[in-house]
Amino acid sequence: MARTTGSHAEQTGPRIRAAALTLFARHGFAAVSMRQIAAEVGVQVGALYNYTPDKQSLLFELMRSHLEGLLEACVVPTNLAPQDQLAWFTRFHIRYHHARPEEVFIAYMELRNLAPDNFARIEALRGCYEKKLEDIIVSGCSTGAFNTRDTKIATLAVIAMLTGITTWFRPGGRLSLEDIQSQYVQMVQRLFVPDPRP
Amino acid sequence: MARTTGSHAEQTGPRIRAAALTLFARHGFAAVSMRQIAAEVGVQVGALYNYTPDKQSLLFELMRSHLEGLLEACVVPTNLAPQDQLAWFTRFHIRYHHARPEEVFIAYMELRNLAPDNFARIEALRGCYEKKLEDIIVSGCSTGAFNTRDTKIATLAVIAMLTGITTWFRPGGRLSLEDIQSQYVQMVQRLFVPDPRP
DNA sequence: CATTGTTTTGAACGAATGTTCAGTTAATTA
DNA sequence: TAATTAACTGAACATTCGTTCAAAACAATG
Repeated sequence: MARTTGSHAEQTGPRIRAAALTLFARHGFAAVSMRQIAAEVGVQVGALYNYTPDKQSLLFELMRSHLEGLLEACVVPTNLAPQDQLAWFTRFHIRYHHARPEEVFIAYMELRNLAPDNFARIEALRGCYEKKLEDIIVSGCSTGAFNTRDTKIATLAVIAMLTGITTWFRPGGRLSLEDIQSQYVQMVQRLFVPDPRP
Repeated sequence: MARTTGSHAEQTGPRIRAAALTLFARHGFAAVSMRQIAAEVGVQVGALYNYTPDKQSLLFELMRSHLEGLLEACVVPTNLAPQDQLAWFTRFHIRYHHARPEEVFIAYMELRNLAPDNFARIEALRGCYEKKLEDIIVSGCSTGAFNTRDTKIATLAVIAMLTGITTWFRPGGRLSLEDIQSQYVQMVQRLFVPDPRP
């Protein structure tokens, strides 16, 4: 036997990436074999190599497309005041990441398994995303709406805080996604409120 | 050849754990072979099995000892006011984790590779640590010193924010460890300051 | 229906994996 | 010094790994 009924490249390609996404997220890149991915798709190992030059590229492509989608979707409304831009970013981040738990997990956990060139490209994309938040913070500081000692650290603190949500949030839990968004908006905004002068 | 000059169990055991720690942190559990660990120690593969029943136990032991050390060291001074307890915890967390980057990295990245029983034990230990912080937050809320919508979420937000430091902080950088501690103390405390009523 | 081009199979490659163990050597004890 | 114990070697085990490729089977075209 060889080519099976109803085989199409347009279907197999995405299905391979979907299977890799799920398996990498669940077990980790290094712990997943090409044969497991093929089995998930319902295909033999060799067929995978019509769609990716190697395993490493499969991982890189998943990360790249996730981060480029993130950057494309994250268009900060510059007409808003800094406080509202910050609230918008917070809500955007939580919603976007919550809808893609597997992509997020991989993008933050499998950096080690990228070849140096690929690593640099992914880091650059992540840097672009962080810059969008930092720009909001910087502009808030320049108008006096925000107060913080170091905008770079504040940026990283906010990102870490928001990204941490994906490690514990499960749908159907105690709190709705809206509850979480509004509480995080409050917490993030508080980070930049000047201390009261007694 | 067999037993080499100067071979002692008291030395080899710790050296194996140290090598595993470094290699797991650098390349990930699944990507490191027992032969690599043995080579790092300067020993043959078989010798490792005098010190660990298998590779999985090696990982578990690293995580367990890290978290138990963390719990043992984290004794919150209950005589302080909640604000000061929170500041103490923030400084403690940053300092303790900064001194052990490899342990921290493994404890947060390799949970997937734990067998179910081991995973449950590690999660329980981590829960104990988070509880120490939550107790501070709860006590602050009960005295009115703190304000927050949900203590559980606030706890996880603070932990995520603090733990995120290890992903970017490198010694010799722009900021000293003391700078970082004091800025994070400020940010964490701000998280619990009630919003101004106009 | 015959031909062409695409997609998949199935088997194979060498290398690497975790683990076991009989045998060998160094250190310790008597 | 001789006997015993502890530590390690070196080789082997059966699997599994990522990757390659000729051959086979299907879909599309004329």
